[in-house]
Amino acid sequence: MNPHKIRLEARAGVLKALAHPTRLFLVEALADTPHCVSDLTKMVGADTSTVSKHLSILKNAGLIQDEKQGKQVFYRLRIPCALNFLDCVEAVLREQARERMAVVG
Amino acid sequence: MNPHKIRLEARAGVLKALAHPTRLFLVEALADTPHCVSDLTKMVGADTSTVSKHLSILKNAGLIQDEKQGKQVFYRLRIPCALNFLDCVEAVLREQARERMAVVG
DNA sequence: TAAACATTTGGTTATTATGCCAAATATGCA
DNA sequence: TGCATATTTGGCATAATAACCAAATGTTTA
Repeated sequence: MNPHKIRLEARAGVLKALAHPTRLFLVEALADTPHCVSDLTKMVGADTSTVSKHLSILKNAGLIQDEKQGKQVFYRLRIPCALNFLDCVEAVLREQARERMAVVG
Repeated sequence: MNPHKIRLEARAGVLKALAHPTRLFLVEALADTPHCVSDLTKMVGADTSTVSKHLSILKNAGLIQDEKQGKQVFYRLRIPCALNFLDCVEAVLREQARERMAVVG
């Protein structure tokens, strides 16, 4: 397959991993401190299996990493720049707001 | 609805708009110069309607903007930081590679 | 070993995304 | 006006996601 296309798909894969409200929440939560799955589950307020799967997606994308401690699995953020990242997303949101203003007048 | 949740969904929406290989390609192509839809269609190699819809998604996300010039519509990148953004994605991909190395040993 | 706790995996279902074709909507020009 | 070009929109088939429940796996302790 086209190597350029492979690269695009790899990049898109990383972004896809981030492109979910719960997963963004998890990334932000893990930016401060590592947390175990049950803690994160309480914070998120969804089924444990759901949270576990979201964590798995982030992990496979290379964004977070896990470490087993006894019965628990602690996850931590692996890519600090994923946060700057979100600053840019904020800039986009401001543009969206600007756009809406323009439409209204 | 929870305002925090709304914020997360807005952010996720922007990332979702970027999380597609064709749309990433379009963003990169538009980073250099504005292009019209038919040019982009040639570059992408998909149906015009498909490309048009991808552009529409990027536009709704606030990432690009359009300007009509005669029969053509020119799109341009609206958020320069969307590119830095991709630098971070590259960092993630390097982590993925590191991970694979670790697995192999 | 059995029980209790923590996490992951499998399965099902509902929703959403994607890509193409065909048709509709501009726009410019003969 | 009628035609060609450029783009968008609607519709449809297919594929990918997401959430929950139930069951399986792994770990500690009685």
